[in-house]
Amino acid sequence: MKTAITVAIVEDKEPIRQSLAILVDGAEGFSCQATFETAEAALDYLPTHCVDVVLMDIDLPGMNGIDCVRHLKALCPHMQFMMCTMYDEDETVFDALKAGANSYILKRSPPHKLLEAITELHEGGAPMSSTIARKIASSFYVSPAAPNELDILTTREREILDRLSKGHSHKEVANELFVSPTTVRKHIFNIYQKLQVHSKIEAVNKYLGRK
Amino acid sequence: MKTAITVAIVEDKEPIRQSLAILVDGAEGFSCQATFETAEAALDYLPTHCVDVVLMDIDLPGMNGIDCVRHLKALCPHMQFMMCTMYDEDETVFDALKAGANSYILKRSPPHKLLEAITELHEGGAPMSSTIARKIASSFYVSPAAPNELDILTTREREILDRLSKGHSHKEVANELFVSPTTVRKHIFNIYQKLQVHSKIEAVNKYLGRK
DNA sequence: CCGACAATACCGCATTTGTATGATTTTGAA
DNA sequence: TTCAAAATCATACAAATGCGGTATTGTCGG
Repeated sequence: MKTAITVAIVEDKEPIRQSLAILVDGAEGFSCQATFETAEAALDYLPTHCVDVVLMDIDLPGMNGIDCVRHLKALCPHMQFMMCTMYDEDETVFDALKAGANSYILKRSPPHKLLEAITELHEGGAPMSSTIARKIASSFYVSPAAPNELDILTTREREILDRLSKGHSHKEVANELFVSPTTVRKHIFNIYQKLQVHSKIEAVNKYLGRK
Repeated sequence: MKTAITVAIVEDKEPIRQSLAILVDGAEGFSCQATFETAEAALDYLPTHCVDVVLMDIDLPGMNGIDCVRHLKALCPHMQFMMCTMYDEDETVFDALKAGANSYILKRSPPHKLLEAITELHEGGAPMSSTIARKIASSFYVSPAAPNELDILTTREREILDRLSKGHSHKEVANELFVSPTTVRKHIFNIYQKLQVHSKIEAVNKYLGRK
């Protein structure tokens, strides 16, 4: 039998904390090592007492769960943090991820889902409740309602601009695209003509839509 | 019984396309409406023939799957796109999300996981393979160890970087700041050292907070 | 079939830029 | 006030870049 996944719980509400602890401890392959009512208590104990996964409520008295994760993640980068909360507001979700949360699960998730998520988290995944995952994925989407100055560029030209924008030199782009450096230079020259610019930075600025 | 989830598949490799179609069509509650070998074929058909979910390979001959999603998502915002591919490289993943992909699954996922994912996607989730999810979640994390790389720059250095970011050359910046071009170059060189970069574009990207 | 255009490639030149070394003056905080 | 950092300037060289011209090939629409 494999070693159980060790878990800590940070949750101020007594009944929820208790039932989470019982759920985790009662399940095969999981072991609840500690529970805390406050962020401060967790910050005090956890840095010196390693666990695999921390279930973190957000709405805590005193320091909130997000700031708690920020501090703990800095001290124990290997520890996995699962936000476990009622809210699914945008700001909260993204703030949590920025702070170092690895997972974000809504409390209304059924118990077996929670255990599944803990396992997935421990195995290197980043389990998210579906509405949360959708929010995150959507945050990357850039509407194609962009200015069409770039439409006059050919596919190849856009490809080259894209690489230039990542800071690659002529030569590097040439190697990446398996063409000669002179070809790349020619393309770049054509791009400058079309965009009416005279340097890489100006071209990249137009390409990325910065003004 | 509920209406089946309608699915389209875009995949150039015959055996994979076939087995995906059979898997989807054979399962209760799913219906494979169409399959395409190329992005172009999908772009031609799908805008006028609604489906719920599109399974999209990335590595296609001609137009790639990401650009295909970009076009289709603009035409059919309600359609859900699941990237279904071998690769889990950073750039590919994020480009796909920017293009409008709602889900990203590695081909090595077991069949039942794929069907689960389609259902979850259709119900408003954003199913991701675990390594992908981790990448995405991590991309938000801002390490407190390096709060802001730009903090180590002096006022003058920031001033110069700001003008560089507008596309000005060394000489232009020198004139604007009433100093000699060599001074500007010295500053720029110092900036490169501090930011650990070797070109204007890379420096500007860091300055403007791109990756 | 033809013409337009994209992509490829080369040559050459002037300028800009990246890197290095060294030095002087200003400024700000200890 | 004293010291360190910041800002200034110079010289030099190699590499990258911007700009001009020319040419071949392939594709696509008319």
